Amino acid sequence: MNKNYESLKLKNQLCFPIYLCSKEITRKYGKYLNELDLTYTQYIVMLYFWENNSCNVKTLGNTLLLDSSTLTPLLKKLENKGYIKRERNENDERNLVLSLTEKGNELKDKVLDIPMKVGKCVDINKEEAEFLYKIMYKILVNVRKEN
Amino acid sequence: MNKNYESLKLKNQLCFPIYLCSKEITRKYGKYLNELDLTYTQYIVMLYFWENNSCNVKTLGNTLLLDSSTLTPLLKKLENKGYIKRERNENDERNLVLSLTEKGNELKDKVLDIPMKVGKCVDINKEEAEFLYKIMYKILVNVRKEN
DNA sequence: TACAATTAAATTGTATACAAATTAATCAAG
DNA sequence: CTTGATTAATTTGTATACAATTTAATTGTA
Repeated sequence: MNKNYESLKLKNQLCFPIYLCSKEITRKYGKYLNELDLTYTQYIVMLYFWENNSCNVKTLGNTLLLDSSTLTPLLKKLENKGYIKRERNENDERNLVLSLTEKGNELKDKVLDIPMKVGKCVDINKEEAEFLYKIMYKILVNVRKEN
Repeated sequence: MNKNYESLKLKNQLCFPIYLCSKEITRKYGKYLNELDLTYTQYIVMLYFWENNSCNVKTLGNTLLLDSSTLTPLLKKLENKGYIKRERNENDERNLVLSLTEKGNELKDKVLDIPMKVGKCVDINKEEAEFLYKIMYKILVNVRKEN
């Protein structure tokens, strides 16, 4: 009647190293971003704006998988720092039109070397990175399926 | 004088899918753990106690890479739920002796099928899982190096 | 055209996370 | 033996995260 608790051992939890890695990489980014008064999540949001000039909260949230309750205060902070504008859509006042400011656009140059710096810390080779990228997106798709 | 902003595109950020994966897997765990009134982090802490009968806050934090300021309130919650005991070490009152209760030990049986359920959602094969595990720990070691 | 249903943000409540400062206990050099 | 340094945990402050609820605007339909 002995149960097998092997599946509960920390070393057998795939989720655990992913959780640790995410935290540690985020922390590493945080150290570089700190002097720019940016957090990791704020940085990710800025990455979005540097690729897409404008969006609403819902679209942004769908891309970054973040809830409006997380984004609303974060976007207000980015607005306070002068990096983005928050305006109501005139045609549909439910929507916020989020857009990059000139200052926000200039910030791009200041973070330009950070991905490389963090990449050096992570220090994996091209094949590893490609595999990791693929498998991560596979997991993402699978986990987000309804079941 | 055109700068190359390729490195700032979201699709070129390896950190981003790791960050997403971690969040989504945590969320999936949360759904299963919810009915046991456990959060993902509380679950990870309980995994530790099911393998190690007793520890102090520092040792636990070193293993889970969590700060004492995160653990202190979390451990109080687990104590309130009756899963662990928090007592001062008599020999050195700076240390907390954290230990599993009978109720905490019984909880083990209730979570036994959850890793399998989440594993089914994640849905990757053995080779992928093994590679992923290895690369994650490699990154962890690298990122945590001083530099 | 009223009005129920839907939609987008914002709000509320709870739980991490982590840096920095604080507190209390122990250690160690003189 | 004393006191400055060290150590372990706690507290404080700020910033996510997300579920659930609320608010306000728009849409669809009888």
